[in-house]
Amino acid sequence: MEFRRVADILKNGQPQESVIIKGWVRTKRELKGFAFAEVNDGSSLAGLQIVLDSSLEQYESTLKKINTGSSIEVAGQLVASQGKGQKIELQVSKVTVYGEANPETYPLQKKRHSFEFLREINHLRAKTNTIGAVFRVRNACAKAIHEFFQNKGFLWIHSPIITTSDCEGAGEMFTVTNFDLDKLPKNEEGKVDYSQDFFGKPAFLTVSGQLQAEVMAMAFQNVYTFGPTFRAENSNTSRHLSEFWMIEPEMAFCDLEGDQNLAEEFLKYIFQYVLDHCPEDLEFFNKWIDKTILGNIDNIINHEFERVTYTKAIALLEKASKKFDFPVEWGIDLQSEHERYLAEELFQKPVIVTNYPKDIKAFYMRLDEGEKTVSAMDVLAPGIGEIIGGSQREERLDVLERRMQETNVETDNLWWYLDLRRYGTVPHAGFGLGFERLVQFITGMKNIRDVIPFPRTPDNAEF
RNA sequence: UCCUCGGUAGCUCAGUGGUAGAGCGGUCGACUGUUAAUCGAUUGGUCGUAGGUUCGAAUCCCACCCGGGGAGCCA
Repeated sequence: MEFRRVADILKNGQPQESVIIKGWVRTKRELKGFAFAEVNDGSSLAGLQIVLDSSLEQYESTLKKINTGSSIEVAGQLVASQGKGQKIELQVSKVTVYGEANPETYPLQKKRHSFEFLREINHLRAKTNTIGAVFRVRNACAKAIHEFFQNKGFLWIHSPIITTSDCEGAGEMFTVTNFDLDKLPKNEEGKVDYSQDFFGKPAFLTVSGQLQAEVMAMAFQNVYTFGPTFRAENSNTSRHLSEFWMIEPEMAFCDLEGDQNLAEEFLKYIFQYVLDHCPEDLEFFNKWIDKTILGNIDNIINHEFERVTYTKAIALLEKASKKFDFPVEWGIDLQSEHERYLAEELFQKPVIVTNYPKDIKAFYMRLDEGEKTVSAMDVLAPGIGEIIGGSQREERLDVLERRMQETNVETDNLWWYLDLRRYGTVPHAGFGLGFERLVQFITGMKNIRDVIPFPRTPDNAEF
């Protein structure tokens, strides 16, 4: 008797093999004299059908305990199924019930639940088909990301979670302190005296690892971050979390074109990997969640991304016969209706828009000749809109200092960032993408809270 | 934060001034190959919370709490 995972049995199992499986009962069908149950162990979307015969020891009492949600270990022989739904099934010779699940109180039923309800029983929802598939795909994405970068010789950088740079990028930050909040020490001006705080100055949870990634890129050339980031924005939407994971590659000796090449290659690799490794899960999403995801994934893998400058994109939008809610004019930030028109209607494939007006982009992006635009890029994908944002960074000390002044970024805490331009500066570029939005795109899940195991949003940090 | 829709049985919802409903689930029974089994019976309720109007409120009014969708911000 060999312990096997269900996914392995469904793929490789042969009749006559004796196996042991351990898992949770999804459904039970009792007939006169025997019964069927489906056991899922998380290794795959499909469970293994087990057949219990009344000749089993303590058949009646055991069967009563095998309800939806109960945990069992079963031993038996694999046999070709007489039924139509599956090729192989397990003829049970021995059952051990580890834990029962009272059917009168167990919240999960043998039917569909709303995702809103499942969020209220977050600790149980991974036992459902959809959420289970989401986390298998999420894991595959994570593995693909590491594989892609590691194969290319990128170093994985563990950027800090606590930071004292309060201007890393956009967004409100969470404060980190060990002050007794009922007894805050005050200075002469009556303000909180942070010199007495744990780090001797205000500290925060990071909103981005990019600046630290730039530090490491100046020594290792090619690096990437992949870790949690935090935003204290009070934004309640299906696309925002207070805690989410971000991927940020950074490459030295690289310009905007190299950045675009990496972004395109990166996305194609991830999507192909998930397609190869989670075909059942993706079929499931395509059937039950969003019927366009396989088409969208295929579109990304099999088309060269279109590349246009912001200025050209604006001209194309102005020429468009389509009416937009937001008027198009050089200098505006592209609205999602504009992005979708470019990707879904005009080009019908992923589009990289580059060289945006400097006024709508961050201080660290490299100023282009003519000083009207910066070397920024956004990757727009059909079906989702912006999926990646990146730029070539400003590597010229004088220009960076000028840009920081113009955009009112404090230089005091970023002296080290400026030092990178003082000592051995090189052209470099990188991009960032939100991990949960990537998983959302691949699975077609509508709400971002359903693609992270334990979602944190304003007013909610349960579980 | 703003706008908007909603909260009724374990779940999904109907009921919009006059005796609280359906489907699913659960329970019991039937069935020798089921597939979210099927068939029959049965069991489920402080109608989000607290006030108010009324002879009478799930239904109308007010406040608050919670959830969804959208906007802004962004990833």
